Order: sequence, then C-alpha cells, then structure tokens
Amino acid sequence: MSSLRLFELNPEQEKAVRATDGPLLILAGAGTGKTKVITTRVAFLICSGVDPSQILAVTFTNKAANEMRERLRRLIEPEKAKEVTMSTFHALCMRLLRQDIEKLGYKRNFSIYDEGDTTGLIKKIITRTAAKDEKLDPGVAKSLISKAKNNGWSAPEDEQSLLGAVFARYQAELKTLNAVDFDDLLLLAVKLLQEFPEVRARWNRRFQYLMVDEFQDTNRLQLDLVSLLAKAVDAPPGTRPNVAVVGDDDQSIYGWRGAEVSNILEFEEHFPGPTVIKLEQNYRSTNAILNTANTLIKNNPRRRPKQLWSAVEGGDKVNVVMAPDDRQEAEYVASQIAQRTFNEGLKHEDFAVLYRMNAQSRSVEQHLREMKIPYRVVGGKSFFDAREIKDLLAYASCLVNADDDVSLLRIINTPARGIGDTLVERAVEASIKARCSVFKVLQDEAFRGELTTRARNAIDTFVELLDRYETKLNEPLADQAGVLRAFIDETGYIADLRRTCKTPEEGVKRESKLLEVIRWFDENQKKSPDGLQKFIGDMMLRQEQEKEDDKEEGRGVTLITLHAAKGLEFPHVYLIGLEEGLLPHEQSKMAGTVDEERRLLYVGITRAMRTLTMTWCNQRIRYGSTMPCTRSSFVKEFPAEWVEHRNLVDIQSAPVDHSTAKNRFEQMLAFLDQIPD
DNA sequence: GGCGAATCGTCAACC
DNA sequence: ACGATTCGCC
Repeated sequence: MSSLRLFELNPEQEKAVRATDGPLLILAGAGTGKTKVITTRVAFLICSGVDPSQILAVTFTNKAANEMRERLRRLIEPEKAKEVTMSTFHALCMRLLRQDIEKLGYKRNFSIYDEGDTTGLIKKIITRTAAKDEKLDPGVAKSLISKAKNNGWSAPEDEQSLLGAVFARYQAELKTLNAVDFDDLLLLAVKLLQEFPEVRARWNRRFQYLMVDEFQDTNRLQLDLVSLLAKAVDAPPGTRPNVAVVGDDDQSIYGWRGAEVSNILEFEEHFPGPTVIKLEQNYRSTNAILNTANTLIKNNPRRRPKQLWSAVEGGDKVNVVMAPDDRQEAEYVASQIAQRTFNEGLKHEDFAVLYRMNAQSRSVEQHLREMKIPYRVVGGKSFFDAREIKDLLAYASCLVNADDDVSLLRIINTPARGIGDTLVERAVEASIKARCSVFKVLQDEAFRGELTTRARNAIDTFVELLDRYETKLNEPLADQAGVLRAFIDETGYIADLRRTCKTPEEGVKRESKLLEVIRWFDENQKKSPDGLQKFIGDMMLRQEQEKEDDKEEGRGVTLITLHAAKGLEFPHVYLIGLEEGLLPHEQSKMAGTVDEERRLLYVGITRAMRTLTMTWCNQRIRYGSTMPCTRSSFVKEFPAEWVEHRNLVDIQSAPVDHSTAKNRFEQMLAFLDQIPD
C-alpha cells in the first residue's frame, strides 16, 4: 500500500481516496489534483482487493480517458490497469449496444452516423416532407432533435408541425437503415437497461464501482445511465451504490449539449447520503495564473463559491499581447515556442496552443511547420473529415451493413460507374415506397425490370461486387484488412482519387493516408477479432487518436480547442483569439450564454501551470476576407496586478532582452569551446 | 450521364 | 479560403 504514496495527498484528497463505500461527491476546483485523486482512488480500490475489471471510470473525451489510463499505469501493475474500464460515455454505450441492441429491434451490425451523415439525412427528409411554402433549416432541426433526445423525449405521435414530422421520420428512417446517431447511443443504452432488467443486472454485477469525471457536464441521459448502472436492479433496499462523481460548476461548458448543472448541484437527490468532499488547494498553477482565473470567474452569477488557493508564490505575470492580425499572431506564437525551447531548454511537449474554434489552428499549424516545430492537433476536423477517409469508412460500412443507405449512397457512384443521380433518385424513391433499404431495391426484380439495359448492367455489376466482397469478409479467418484493400482496389477508387487531385503530390499524400487507415485496421484486427464493424465504430468515436507512436516522446506542441482541453494541463499555454465575437462567441451573446463563455475562458486559463500568454488581433481573416476585431470584453476583467499588456509591434522592435542575449552568448561560447584550437 | 467551371455558404464547441 | 453544390456543355 505504501507504493501508493497516500502521504503525497492532502487530507481532503486522502479522504476522497479512502471513501470507497457508497455515493461520493467530490467538488474539485481546477487544478486541485482531481485526476490524481481519481486514479489513486482506483489504485486504492484495487489494492484493497477489488477486482480491477469491476471498476468503471467514465470521462467525456478520449483525451481525458487516455490520460487517466496513462497515470493509472504508473501507479499499479500495467496488467491490472488494463483491466479497468476507462471510456467515454459514448464508447461505453456502444459496448452495451453491441451486445444487446437486437433486443431493441436493431441488428447487431448497426452503423453509427456522425454529424455530417446526420445532417445529410435530415436535409433529405426535410426536402421530402416540407410543403412548398414551408422551410426548416437542417442545422436548426438537427440541434432541436438532438436536444429533444437528450431530454429523453421521443418523437411526437401526430405529425402536426413540420419539425415533429421530420423528427418522427428521421427516427423511423434511422431504424430502417439500421443506424444510430450519437444521441441514440446514449438513448438506446438507457432504454436497454430500463426495459431489460436481466441486461441491467448483468452490467450491475460487472461494474461494482463507478467513477464519473466532469460530472457538471452530464446531461439527463447520462445521469440516467449512471443511475441505472450504479443502482443494482435487484439490490435490497438501503443499499448504497458505489458511485463517485467529480466535478466543478465553474467548468460547466457543455450547456449547448444539454448538460445539466443541476445534476451535480442536486446530487444528493439522485444518490442520497453521499460523502461530500471539497478540494480547494490548487497544485497546478502559479498565483498569477490562478488569481487571473479567480478574478474573471467571480463575475459569474449563480456559482457555488469556493476558495481556490495555491502555495506556489507569484510566478511570471500573465501576458496579454495585441497583434496586428491573425497571421502575425500565429507567427508570434510559433516563434516564441521556437525561442523558448532553445533558450530555456523547454520541450515542445511543454507547450499548448488553445483556441475557441478548430479553424484557428490552421495559421498556427502553418507557422509551426515552417519553423520545423513538431505539433499535433487534437480532435477537430483534420483527419477524419477528409473525403477519402469518409469514403473508405462508407465502403467499409456497406460491407458490414449494406442496408446503411447513407454510406451506400455516398459510394454508389464514387468512382463513377454509371449509376447517376436520376437512377439513384429512382432507387431512393422506390425504397421509401417499399419501406426498405436502397440496397434491397437494387436487388428487386420489379425495380430492375423498369430500367434500361445499360442502367441494369451498371447496378448488377455494383451489387455483384458488394455481394462478393461481403461474402469474402465473412469467411472464417478472413484477412479483413486485405479484403477491404482489395475491395477499394477493384472499385478503382484509388485511381479515381489520384485523378481528381489537383497535383500528383496531393494524390500521393491522400492515397497514403487511406492506406495508413487500412494499416491501422490491420493492426487493430490482430489485437481484437471483433473485426471491421468495431473498427468503424472506433473511428466514428475517434477512439484511435492515441496511436502507438504517439505515446513516445516527441509528440510536439499540442494544438487544441478550449473545450477539448478541459481536464488537461500544460506547463506553458498560449491562448489565442481573445476577441469580442470569438471569445465570447457571437452566437453565445445572442443566445444569452456569455457566462458559459466566461467559464470556457476560465477553463483555458486554468490549464496553464507555469506561464500563460493570451493574444488578440486587430483584424482577422474570416470567410476569406479581412475583418476588423476588437479585444474581448473579458480582458478588462483581469486583475491589473497580475497581468501585463503588450503590443506585438513594440515587442518586435524592442532590443533582445538581457537573459535571451546572455543565453545566446553562452551558447556561442559553448559552441566555440567544441572547436579545437 | 459525366465533367469542368462558376457560384455558394460556411467557422462554435464534443462524442 | 475552401469544400460543396449547381450549371452548362460534351
């Protein structure tokens, strides 16, 4: 037990670790050692004799789950750490559904639709459903449907309103397609546990100890899921569920996704008689950073007051830098990182660049590349939204579930094989009429009979191709990655990809990207026999972010959105784009949710351990043209005594500061020393 | 039906 | 600035 080093914990942290029985609520401010407490608590449970496979830890992002797993590995034997289930809510639900979704009327080989697939489907349903004078924005419809699902509402029986009709049809169509969206993963998992006590009892037995991180961000479905898992269906009355939740109302930043802060504020009502522990000592940041964050967040009404304090004295002042435009902002950040790694002996891994929207990473990436600084972009649309990757996944999805219309339609004429828009249109129409999938229509004699010979031939060739590879895939001991590669090859997809690229170099790049994904699958397949279906699911949930080679050192500067950065920490942080309309975002000002934007900035600031630099621009390129910008209104809320405001133009014209000059001089001397006289 | 060119609309965040 | 969509021509 001494190897756990409980003596490294403060009294409150230790209390939290030792509170292993019954409900536990840990109110943990930013940087109060929350992850340390969770991981140590898991380790403590295991050392106390709990079977590691009976422990479930749920987080919100894959990044946080991986981080936790990594830290646990350092505390206990890796084999035991591996047995603990650490996953995001969505990945957990997928696991539940893979086993028992048939009970809910879906087939085991169901597909998962991402944002793009979902919007596309809703768009189609709207055009089909809406009368001439009616219009409904697909994006609006999608978010309303999503909100409804997360509140546990089902589609209305009557189809009075257009929205209601679209909702109902969307849900019905997903089921026909044997597909689920991200919300369904939660919704259906909850339904499964509610309606099938024997399934619930099985998972109750499996997970005796639950921990939920970032509990302030759970929505109603997620709370339901936690309750269903934690409260054993057959538990005698008076049993206290072993559920530990950790959270901080100041870091609630997922209101737009239906998060209910009340889940944490009213925890006692869901899990009576909990042990409640407050963690208030911050170990992460300097006082300059902490005071800046505290002063800012005090401006929020309706928050649980807390006294975050740090034993670390002072530290460098927080920098706020004004840049002429976004290009120079990015260049400044990149050159600072280059200089500081050189002068101060810092590692690239010590730095993170945080921003409000994914689009902001581009300019920073560009300058980091130019300066040959390694970096990695976390999340965002970088890799998986590339056309070739989505096409590949669509091809794979069709092999697994040919009734998945969205995937089928994506690739039915990619590359062009003579099944054009009008033909596809007719097939879709027939599929709606017959209430079956498009693939079934393509095989239907009545449908095929009405076609020209040429059209029929094109369809027959396609159906035969898909059939043949589906059979190959399902052969026992099939090399599934090989089958997929051969399939893509025979369709002529790669040749088509190359052809449609502007430059040959681009073609080579995209092709190797495609082949790399197939190679991941190949490796993945060797580790688990679950095959293609699981791999597609993991890809949809972005589970593979942590590749083997990423774990080694040298992964470089982290580029990450403020949302994705929650739960992480970095020695040196650059927080860019502190402009009115961007942070706080324009949309949030209109929606009246500026408080949440303030919490978002609070989250960003509290990621920094040693130094923090925030930047804003006078102008920025948006939608391809230059727009003037003004400083974020949050900046004036910072405490003057801990923050230094500077102008990038002044910094650049100033002489090199003393320590930098001294450093460079010493490096020169060291270099000269190496040269023999 | 297929293909290049012009035009359009997007950039809020995550799984 | 870029990808998606529409348009006009073969």
